[in-house]
Amino acid sequence: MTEKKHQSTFCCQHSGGNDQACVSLVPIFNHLENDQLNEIMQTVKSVRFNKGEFIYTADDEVDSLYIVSEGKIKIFHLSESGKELLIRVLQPGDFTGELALFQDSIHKGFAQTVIDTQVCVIKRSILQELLLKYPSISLKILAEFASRLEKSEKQTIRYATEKVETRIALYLAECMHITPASNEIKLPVSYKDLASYLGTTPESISRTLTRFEEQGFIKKEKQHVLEILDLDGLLLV
Amino acid sequence: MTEKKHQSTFCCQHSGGNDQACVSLVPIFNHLENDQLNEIMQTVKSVRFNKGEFIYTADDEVDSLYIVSEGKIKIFHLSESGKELLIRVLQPGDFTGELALFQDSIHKGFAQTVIDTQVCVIKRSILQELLLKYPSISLKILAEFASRLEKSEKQTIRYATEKVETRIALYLAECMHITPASNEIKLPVSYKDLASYLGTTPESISRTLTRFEEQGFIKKEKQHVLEILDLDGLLLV
DNA sequence: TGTAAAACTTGACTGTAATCAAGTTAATTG
DNA sequence: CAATTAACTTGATTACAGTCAAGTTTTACA
Repeated sequence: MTEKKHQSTFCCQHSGGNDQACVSLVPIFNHLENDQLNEIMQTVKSVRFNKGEFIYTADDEVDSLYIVSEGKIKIFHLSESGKELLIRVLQPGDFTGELALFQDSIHKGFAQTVIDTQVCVIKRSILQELLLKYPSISLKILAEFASRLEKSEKQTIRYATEKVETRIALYLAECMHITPASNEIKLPVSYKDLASYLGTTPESISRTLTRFEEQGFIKKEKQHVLEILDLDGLLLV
Repeated sequence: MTEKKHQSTFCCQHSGGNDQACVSLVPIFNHLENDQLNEIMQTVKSVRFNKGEFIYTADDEVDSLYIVSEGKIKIFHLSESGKELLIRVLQPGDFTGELALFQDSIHKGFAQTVIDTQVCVIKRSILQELLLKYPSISLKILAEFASRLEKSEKQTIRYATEKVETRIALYLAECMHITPASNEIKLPVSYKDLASYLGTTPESISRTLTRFEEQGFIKKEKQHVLEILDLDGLLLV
């Protein structure tokens, strides 16, 4: 059972877990004893979604926590002016729905599968029982929230202060950091979605990556796959 | 004792509380019984900071939760390229330090007083005892984190998708929403800091507000005070 | 209250990146 | 595997907003 550093890394691909294992993949549960895990697994329903299906949409009632056991889900919001913004991409072990469980009980964003996806579903009422029964879960979720908040604020700061070229460079550097073994980066989504995540346009992504390649910082291997040749150079743009 | 909707509203001025009352002002505590509140107040230290002093700076060890009982504190971060970004302004009843308490135990940002400020300090170890003794506090903090996360993501979306003029209009609208009784908005900080919060420059703030005034959306009363004349018009820019 | 400093305003200029458009490549699917 | 669609590339143009500079107003404080 591998410990994950963060939820929604957005960079590299994880190997999928099986239906039963999804609970044990999640940081908020994987500190529990085996028999406690088994007890939780009993209460979990496994559901399959086809590519492009919505798990939930904005304004839906929140009544469940969704854990990805296989596949990929993108979470996006609509801005005040109707533009789409990708918030994160969930991979196996990541989860969603937790925010609204403690807050408004209405979803603010959209969750849509990128490929065929298997999710584990925990009902709100069952989760609340679990929080009472195992208080350590609350602390885990607090840590998870703190981590998410930190990431979100970091992202906010980047949007507000860095230019597009720098944001793209920082994004690539972050991907490298997550898979340090290899210099190869596999983008989890299309340029269109990546542009939406980085607050720019597909054209700008294309131009910038081409420029990075001309400058010898990266090499485009094939669609969605890049090789980082000069990380330090990249971070000095 | 008034209930506050959010931490760090960043828009309107609150009336200050006294030393003893600060604990009861905070959403994470104000659901507790009076004798429980009194117990917590015993453990709290009250500290005074002069204008411009730092409560903490980035890379400081985290060992306390700070609750503002009087005054104003700005929380800002530095971006990768060294630019300053204002994250929020704390007013009486708001608190800071909670994030790192559950996470890295190192501060990522800076907390600096804007005017002379009185804060209540709760030591990390005491807060942790409180969390064990009163589990409902954890749930309150979870809700608080959820709210903060939602706000942060909303702000992120704005930076990423809206132009400066729209961001300023949305900011003003939000201030209106917090003080619906009056059409008057009192900006909590200088244009320089507001620009840092909205990811723009003081010049752009000045120009935009002048344009809004020419268009009849607002009226500049005096420095830091605006009157909103046409909220709907403002939101259609 | 007078002086210095800070905050704000306005103008001119510049650069980044968005938009629009058309063409190319890659992926999907019947 | 061919056909259709989606994704990406490249170019030309535009505009938003940042920067620099100089002047004005307001605030702070000695």
